[in-house]
Amino acid sequence: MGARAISLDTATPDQAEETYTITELAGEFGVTTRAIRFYEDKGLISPRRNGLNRVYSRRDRGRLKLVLRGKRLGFSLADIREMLDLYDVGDGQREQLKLMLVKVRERLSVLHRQREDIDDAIAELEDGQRQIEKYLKQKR
Amino acid sequence: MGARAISLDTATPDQAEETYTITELAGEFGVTTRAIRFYEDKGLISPRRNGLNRVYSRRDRGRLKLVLRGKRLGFSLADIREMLDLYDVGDGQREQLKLMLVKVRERLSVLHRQREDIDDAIAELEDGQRQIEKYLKQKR
DNA sequence: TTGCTCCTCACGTCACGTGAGGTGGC
DNA sequence: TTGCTCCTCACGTCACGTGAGGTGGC
Repeated sequence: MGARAISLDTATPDQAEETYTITELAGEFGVTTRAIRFYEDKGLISPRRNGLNRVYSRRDRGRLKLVLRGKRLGFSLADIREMLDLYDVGDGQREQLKLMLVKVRERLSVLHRQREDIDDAIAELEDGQRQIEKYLKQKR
Repeated sequence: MGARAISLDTATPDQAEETYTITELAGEFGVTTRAIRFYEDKGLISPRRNGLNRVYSRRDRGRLKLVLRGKRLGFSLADIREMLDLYDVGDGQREQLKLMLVKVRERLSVLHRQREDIDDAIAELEDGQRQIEKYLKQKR
């Protein structure tokens, strides 16, 4: 459920912000806690601490979501970090968006190439499959 | 050109077998010598030695070719090693071929899945690309 | 005391890349 | 002596997996 904030370091008596534990996030997004800690190690997420324990805010959760989306699209964690950083600034954004456009296009060209390689591999493997089947049927 | 065989350890005075240096093979197949040594470390190729230097036979060259083909198809070096080993026996081949068929089918299903993932990623990235372009055009 | 959740090292995996430092034979 | 080819460690990379060993609070 809700985590308890240390009143000493939050001067504002606002509504308690919604927080998550590492296990909750791991469960929600289907990744291991080890992976989430690894992203932190790489500077992608920086949750607050309650003693040793990590406390994730909505913003941290959003960043994690973006990290996983970036990974699905095949970006390296270094790329993702760069893009998250420029996502944050919101200033001088035009240049940053142009850089992002470059990255997106690079990724697209890699993906198109990979698609061709996979199609070639599939064709070769299906051919091999047919040959093995034929050989197994014929022999003995 | 041709390497010199040590006459002491080849009892047969046959035609000198054709051999290759590691650099020749690396050049021919477009891989690094480090990679070829790595495959040896993993037990995929076992060239003879002339002192410290590696001497590759036609058979070694053939195995390297199969290794690289396996890699192109996306098999792990462990898989490739297994398949090379059964390629060698030639006996009890029927069962071995069945195992190979299983591996090929597994690989095919992985590849089909990867194809879908890549198609999804391409669609998502192209969409993102359009949005960034639109935003860049419109703003200022 | 037991059980659960969370933590910090730190080594292992996979397929090499990349020096560092050295040898043999033209 | 210089240059070239080949060699052996051995650490680095990338994205984590997998123990080992320990803590806090119900």
